[in-house]
Amino acid sequence: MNIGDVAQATGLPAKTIRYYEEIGLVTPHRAANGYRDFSDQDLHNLVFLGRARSLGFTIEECRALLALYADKGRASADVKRIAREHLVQIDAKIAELRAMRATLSDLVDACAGDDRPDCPILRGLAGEGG
Amino acid sequence: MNIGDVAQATGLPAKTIRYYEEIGLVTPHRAANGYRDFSDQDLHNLVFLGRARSLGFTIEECRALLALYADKGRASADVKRIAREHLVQIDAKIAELRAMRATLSDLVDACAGDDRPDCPILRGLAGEGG
DNA sequence: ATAGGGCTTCCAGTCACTGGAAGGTCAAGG
DNA sequence: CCTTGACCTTCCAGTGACTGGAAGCCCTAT
Repeated sequence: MNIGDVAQATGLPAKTIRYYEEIGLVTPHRAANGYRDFSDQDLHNLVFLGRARSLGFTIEECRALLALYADKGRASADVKRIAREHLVQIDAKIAELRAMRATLSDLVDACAGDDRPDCPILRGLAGEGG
Repeated sequence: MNIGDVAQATGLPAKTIRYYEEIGLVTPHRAANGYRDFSDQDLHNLVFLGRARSLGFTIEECRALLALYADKGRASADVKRIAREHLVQIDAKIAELRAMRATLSDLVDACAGDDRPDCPILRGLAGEGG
């Protein structure tokens, strides 16, 4: 398969697939004309990568997961540990965003939003000084 | 004030303050020895920037907010619009993370996490293929 | 022969910093 | 006066994960 077909099949941009090759996540063979030639295995790996990335795993986590995916003698505990650590990161991010949201929402609610200059949002950002 | 004092007072790293000068968010004067010399106004702006950044506003949003902060004839509606747009972004991000969290959490719950290779997490990432 | 689409590589840019090297400045201590 | 150490300066490079674009080769159809 050429890169365009793989991009179509996986939903990943061709640019991204080339990037994944560059950093060693996939290693497609080359045809005589220099074109990348992706095997079914490469395709599976790219689908896997796409899903892992869409769940927010970092590239390095993806690399580790892919190695476990390829290792038929793996312990599922190793996979679960990575996933659980990532869950903790997600929860932290959600908590951070909710805190931002709460503060900002209060400020927005307090602001008249008219043509006058008085603005609780700006006062809040300045630290109640003006 | 020297940059170290300002860093102390604002909680921003000196590197970040220099970066903010480079991109034109603050314009401290220079002392005879070449050191940056921050006014109270600069300090206020940096506090403002620190808070706006901590609420997740982008640098360009911060630039716009800072301009409104400086403009005593502003309309609070302009501030409110920026803040509301940012709230929408935050909500989108939270929704995205919650979706990730839900999917990943299900996979983690389904995984035994023992020394055997069978792993619902990997199966899920591969698309139920193995 | 030419037009088009797809493929290749390489370089640069994104965002908001962050780290580090090389060197100037200043106050205190000997 | 000299040194030490903390501070300051600039400049360059790297982060993560791509993304855009230029220049040029390959293949098929007309």
